[in-house]
Amino acid sequence: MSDTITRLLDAAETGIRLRGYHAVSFRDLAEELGIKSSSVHYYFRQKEDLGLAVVERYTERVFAALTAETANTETPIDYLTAFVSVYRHALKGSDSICLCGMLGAESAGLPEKLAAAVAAFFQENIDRIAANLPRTMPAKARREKATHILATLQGAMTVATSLKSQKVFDNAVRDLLAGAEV
Amino acid sequence: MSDTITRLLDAAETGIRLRGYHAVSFRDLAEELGIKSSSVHYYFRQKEDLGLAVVERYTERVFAALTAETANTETPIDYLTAFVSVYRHALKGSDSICLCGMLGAESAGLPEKLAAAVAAFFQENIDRIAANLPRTMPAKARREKATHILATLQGAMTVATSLKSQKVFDNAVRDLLAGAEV
DNA sequence: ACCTGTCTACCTACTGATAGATAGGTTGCC
DNA sequence: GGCAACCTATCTATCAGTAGGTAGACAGGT
Repeated sequence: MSDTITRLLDAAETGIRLRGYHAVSFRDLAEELGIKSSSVHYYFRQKEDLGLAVVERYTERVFAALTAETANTETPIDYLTAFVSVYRHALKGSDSICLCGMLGAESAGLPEKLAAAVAAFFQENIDRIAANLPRTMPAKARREKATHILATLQGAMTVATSLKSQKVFDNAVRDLLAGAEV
Repeated sequence: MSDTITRLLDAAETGIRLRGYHAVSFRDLAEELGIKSSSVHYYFRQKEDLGLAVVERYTERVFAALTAETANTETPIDYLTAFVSVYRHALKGSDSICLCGMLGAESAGLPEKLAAAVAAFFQENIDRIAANLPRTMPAKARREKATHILATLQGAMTVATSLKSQKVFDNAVRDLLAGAEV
């Protein structure tokens, strides 16, 4: 992948995660890279194409990290701890929320395909968590707990960013895991 | 308060909760009300003033509902159940997330005062929840649990909206309350 | 001769914001 | 009572700036 595309995706992802989809413009991205906005259109015909590419790359990266980080876990609680640490690193490394946390909030105002990609990201998260909860739990309870866990992670990133304290995220997650010793 | 101001605040709140601050324009609001955008500026000189007024009214409304709904609760679990039901009604009644859930996500791209008002909303939520957790819990544990609860509510609204299913909210919250029988 | 990546130049639509006019209501004074 | 002064809520017209997007030229490499 060309260097310009990578830098474009990086700049777009950062902008969306910090300020939202509608606050990111081709002109700003181009300026950040030292090119003209028409050159951005050379790589991404429409803004929607850029958004889709950002979500796609992000989704692959997060699920790869999730797979790697949870690979050697044995108990459900180990799995959850590893799962959560991927999100914690995402927050601490970028000082911004999950890309899909932002786009999920904005989803009523996004192109349909983009909103669908974000929904798929959430669903896959829930499915992965549920699949790693104890087999002794009924399927319905697993689904509920998995949804609860994803919701807490996403909400904790938002609240922590607003309150400008990563401790807020840690506090929420500590209690989440304390109660999840299933 | 003049009828036009109320309608303006209503339209702005709906727009922000659905699509975000930057996707709401004076022209769109004016058109919705059947007036000109310059008339919107008559009531709110700057967009920031409108945003601040929307957050202020929302904050008062939510805390009033929270106070009323939790007034006759006796146990912590009753309090939490009542607390959560206020958010559930907000979601079901509007098909959109919490105003501050949206603005909190966008906060890095908002005028400072607006971001501060949103942060204050979150902090007050956490404080109210923590104050109603069992006195037998250490203060630190109460703070953590309160943060966890607010994070779950906010995240559950976002994920439920993205997945277009209010059941997602109910699932997350059911497990939250099941684990919170303190 | 073609392809890649960039540019200049431009378009239309929309953004938040301002100035100044106007019509209608209210107040206060002679 | 009548009139001047003021206030409220809206309008028209306009601004500079920015949005996403397009057409066509051009330089350099294959």
